[in-house]
Amino acid sequence: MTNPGIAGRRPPPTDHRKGPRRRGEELHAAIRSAALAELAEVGYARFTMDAVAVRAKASKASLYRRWPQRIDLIMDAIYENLPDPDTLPDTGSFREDALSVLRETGALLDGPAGEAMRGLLTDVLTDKERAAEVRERVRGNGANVMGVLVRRAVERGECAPGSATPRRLETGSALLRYHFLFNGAPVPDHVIVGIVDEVIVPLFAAPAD
Amino acid sequence: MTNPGIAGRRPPPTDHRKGPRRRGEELHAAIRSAALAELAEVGYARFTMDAVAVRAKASKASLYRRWPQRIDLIMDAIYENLPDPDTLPDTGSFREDALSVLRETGALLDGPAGEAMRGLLTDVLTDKERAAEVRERVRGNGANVMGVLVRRAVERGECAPGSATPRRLETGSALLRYHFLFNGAPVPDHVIVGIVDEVIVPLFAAPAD
DNA sequence: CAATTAGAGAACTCAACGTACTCTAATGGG
DNA sequence: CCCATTAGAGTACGTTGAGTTCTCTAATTG
Repeated sequence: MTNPGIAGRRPPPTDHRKGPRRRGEELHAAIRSAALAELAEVGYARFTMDAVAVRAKASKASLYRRWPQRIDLIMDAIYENLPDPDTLPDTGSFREDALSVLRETGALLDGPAGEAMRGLLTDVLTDKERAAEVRERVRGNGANVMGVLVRRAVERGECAPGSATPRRLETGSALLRYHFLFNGAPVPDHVIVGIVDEVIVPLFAAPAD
Repeated sequence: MTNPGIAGRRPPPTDHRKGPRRRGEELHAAIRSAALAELAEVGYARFTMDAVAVRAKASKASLYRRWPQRIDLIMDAIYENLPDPDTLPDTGSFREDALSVLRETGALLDGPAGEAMRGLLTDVLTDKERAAEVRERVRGNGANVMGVLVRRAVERGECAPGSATPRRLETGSALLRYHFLFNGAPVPDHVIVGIVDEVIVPLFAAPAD
């Protein structure tokens, strides 16, 4: 009622940003969580910073204070969501280990991480520095994991000694990604079983030359 | 000099679209060629209709008269640029055939077709109808080609009868695409040689179960 | 308490997709 | 040849979303 002469440049008497605000890590986590939910819901191509800000009930400026670009927020949300790469199956059977790993990766690809992979291919991996960061952050890549499984299987006599060549170690992962990228998620279980039984198991039973 | 009272709504006395114009198929081809060049130069993500129009010295409206959306122009340019899928190598050696096919595909991926594949993965293959069109237009896919090579090799006794399972037939193509998409072009020749010698040749020498 | 920081909401600029419009170069038919 | 029609070149426009700037003021700290 008594507001004399403070007209200012824009007199919005209705909006004054009242209300409780989150700060620091609490807000950081809320935004990241909203980003993951948005990615899962609309996919990579249709993911927008505006929508995430609305979902997180945050200001877009708060998003950009933490993440310089759209892709940064997406990748950060995904890194936070990756499973621990140190928990590998050890069933005593090479086939069962390989099946378990590929099924787990297939399930992962059937969520926001799979969507982010599509973005990786167009917006990230074509940039040298970002590609290097991704390779460092995503340590649980297929070839390393398969290397551990094969080493154990060689000791058990299930796989041929010296069968763990670079191209072979990549094969399971490459086939799974191929199916996901070109045919969509979820990768059917009969395909995963086929990859293991028709390709992986016989491939590592054969010596390399 | 004598132009009385025809002021019209916009009197631009300097621009009147003078000059020779192309029509029909000649213009169609010029636009498609410009699209291919632009894709090769700037990649999928940074490809713009404006740039293609400028490169083709055409009007954007002429582009949209023929191709409803950006992705339509990109895909049409790529289809036109695909090699004839009916020309397969037949060297008498399975290894040489496989090497030849993978090297040829690798070279193709090292051009605009590779860039378009990235776009496929984010903007096309997530759409059911467009995905079906792509599958029909790109008939020379890896598994079919490998199937022909393996059938011949089985007859020559180089590959095991019954070794041509679906997952195996996809393997070469999947590994090549994996390397292209995740590590960029060109796929080094030593990788291609490794795919053939470490994976493909032993894999098809082994019976399936 | 006062000063500082940073969060919420709004407004803004720009690029690019896609659309509409004007002027007029080609083409085809009578 | 002339006229009507088509479509091509260039421009302007609306919309969307990335990214930026600004204002107000809720939190935090000393």
